[in-house]
Amino acid sequence: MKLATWNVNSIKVRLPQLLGWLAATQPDAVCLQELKVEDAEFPLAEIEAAGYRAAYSGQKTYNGVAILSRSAPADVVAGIPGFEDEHKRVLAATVDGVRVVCLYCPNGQAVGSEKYAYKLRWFAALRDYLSRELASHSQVAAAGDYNVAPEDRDVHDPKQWEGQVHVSEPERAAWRALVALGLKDSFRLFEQPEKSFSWWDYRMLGFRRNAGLRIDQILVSPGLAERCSGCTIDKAPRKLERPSDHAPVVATFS
DNA sequence: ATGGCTACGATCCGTAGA
Repeated sequence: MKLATWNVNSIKVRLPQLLGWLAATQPDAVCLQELKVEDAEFPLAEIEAAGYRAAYSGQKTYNGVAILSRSAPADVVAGIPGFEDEHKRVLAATVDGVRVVCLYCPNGQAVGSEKYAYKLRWFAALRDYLSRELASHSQVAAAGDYNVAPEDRDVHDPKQWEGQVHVSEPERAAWRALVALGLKDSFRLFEQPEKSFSWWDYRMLGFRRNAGLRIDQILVSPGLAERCSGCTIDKAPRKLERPSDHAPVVATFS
């Protein structure tokens, strides 16, 4: 099984790239973030024509998440049950026996801001939710844009980023609280090139300078980690004209 | 020099992202 996550930054703009990437990569399931469309505008016909089913939870302008899959998604749940949130950031579905949780974690804007406080509250609710999912499913993949670079090696310039949003200690502690549940960062189960990132700023020639962050991750339960045979970042779509600022992350399972 | 891009929904600038 091949599972991917990709923050497409507008599915409307990125649809041709998404369809080309699906055909080239042939994933069994894909978590998408930042759709930026209401459900009525979701390009379901094009996705289905490409051979995928889709579950989605969208909104106008901001956020929005989807799970595409070759086989039918079951037990679809949108949002974090019990956590009131207007933002469409979370979608879960069971695909081929794997509980797939698609995540678009809050950005946080700036340390100390209202959005930062929301980000930390949101992560606490996510931890409780994933704890429940792990209790009821042995095969869990929580894949998405976490908006946290967990370690300094996930940051192109740790000095420049020190203390900033995405790397601040409370955010990293919130991320590690997920790992403390037993989840594993699939990317770090394997030898990886140095300076591997999944997001690069559109400005300042970020991609060309490899000035990026590794903020997109696929966290897996112990049972799924045993089956994990690889995890890579696919930089090819980031090189196209009019790319998303994020690259897809792809994990494979036996 | 602290911005520099992109998407969106509103107009010809503001909000948000990371």
